[in-house]
Amino acid sequence: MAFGDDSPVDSVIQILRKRGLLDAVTNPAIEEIAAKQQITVYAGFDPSCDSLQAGNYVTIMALRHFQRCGHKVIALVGGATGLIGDPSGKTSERKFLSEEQVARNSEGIRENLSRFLDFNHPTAPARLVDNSSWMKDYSLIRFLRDVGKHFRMGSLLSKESVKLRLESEAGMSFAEFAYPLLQAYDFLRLYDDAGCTLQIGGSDQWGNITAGIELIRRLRNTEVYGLTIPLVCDSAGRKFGKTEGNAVYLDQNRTSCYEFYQFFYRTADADVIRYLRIFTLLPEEEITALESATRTRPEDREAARRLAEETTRDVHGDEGLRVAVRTSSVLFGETMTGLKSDDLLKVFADAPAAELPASKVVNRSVVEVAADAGLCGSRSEARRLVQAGGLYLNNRKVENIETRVAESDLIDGRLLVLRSGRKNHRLVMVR
RNA sequence: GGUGGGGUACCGAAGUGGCCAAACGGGGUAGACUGUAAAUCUACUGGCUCUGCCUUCCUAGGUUCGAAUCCUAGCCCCACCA
Repeated sequence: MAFGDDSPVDSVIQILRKRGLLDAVTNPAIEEIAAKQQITVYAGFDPSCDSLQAGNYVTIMALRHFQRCGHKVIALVGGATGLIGDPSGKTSERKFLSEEQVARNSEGIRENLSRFLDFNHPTAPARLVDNSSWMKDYSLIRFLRDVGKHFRMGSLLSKESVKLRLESEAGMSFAEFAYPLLQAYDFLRLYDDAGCTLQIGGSDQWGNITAGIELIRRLRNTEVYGLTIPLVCDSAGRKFGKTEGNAVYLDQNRTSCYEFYQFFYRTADADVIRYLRIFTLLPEEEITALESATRTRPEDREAARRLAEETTRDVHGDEGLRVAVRTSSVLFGETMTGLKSDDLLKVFADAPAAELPASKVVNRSVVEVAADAGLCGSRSEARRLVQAGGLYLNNRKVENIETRVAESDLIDGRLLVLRSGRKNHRLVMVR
């Protein structure tokens, strides 16, 4: 995949296209350029939270494809821009985060990103930068003279993110309006400092990316490029990366390895092949094989399992994957007999658990225990669950509301596994 | 600042004195069918010590045997005008 040889390998842009990671480019010439020479590409990550989310994974994958094709990649953490907030795609003004919060979040994002990029690559080492390093001491007057002067109101006002907000009741503050200038300046800095000529980002970043391209054209009289990545949605049109309304994070303190694995494992057949192309680096032949496996033996869920394995290993490592797989096999296995509580505790370290005193468990009704352990929001809810036949105690269905937890139900005298439906588990530890 | 409209459960939205713990839709949870998928169908969806009781319809008071519904004050939102 080295440059200069004439081997008929796909260029990075072609790869992105085949993988479903290409939405649009600002100039088709970039395809030719990236095929012929090493370029430097960057993508920015917003520190609005202390962990990246599954949605960001898409952008990370795109960066990796660039690195694998021998290009230099830069991941930028928006430690400065995060203090303002990107208005793109937002229908209302965001609340400012405190400086401490943004600093903390930036640290988390840096840690996340460092897992995915190769900083010791012999010819194309990745770099991680934070735009606060050049923004924090930049005075407003200088910024307006250096950068602001080169932006015309017309083009700023015609940006999608601005139009949307001006039409809405919420309106828009000057701070957010000025956001594209900040991001444009980032691109300029990376162009000057690192020779970066391509910025990639989600499709909502188009306006911010073109702002940078324009700035560089005016100030450096050079054409640089932009590329956007599609917003991934499932087959039902829902935005990818949410489970029960909660975002899936790449940090295991927020989304455990088990939950992460399960999120991908539950991918619908209609989406799984597409996701394999987007979220894994599996070769096309293998994906095609999984596609036919899904068609002929859908009940084996081979493609979904593979997707979950690849992504979990990628994000949480071999150990994380091992824990996730083991936890899953116990939770979805038929029986709990023969298991020791020590094993269970290890496996369940990753599953939701609750700790209750023995007086709150032994001889109490399952309904109360399920509510106290937090599996159900209230006793009424727990009662309804039993009536619907959806509550399980140690993987055995609870048939009667009156059922009480007996001493003998406790595994090793200290552990109880409660389950609601097929997929919601709760480990109860008795103090 | 003026005028008009409005705040109902997780969301949207009906209800304008008792039949209201509050229609309907969405969402959510569970069940059936399955494959931890999708689709479909069914049930549930304020709380509790559960044939009953308690707390809800922006907030605080009031009228009434009885209020989500009427009155008073306040807060908030929206539209148009300035």
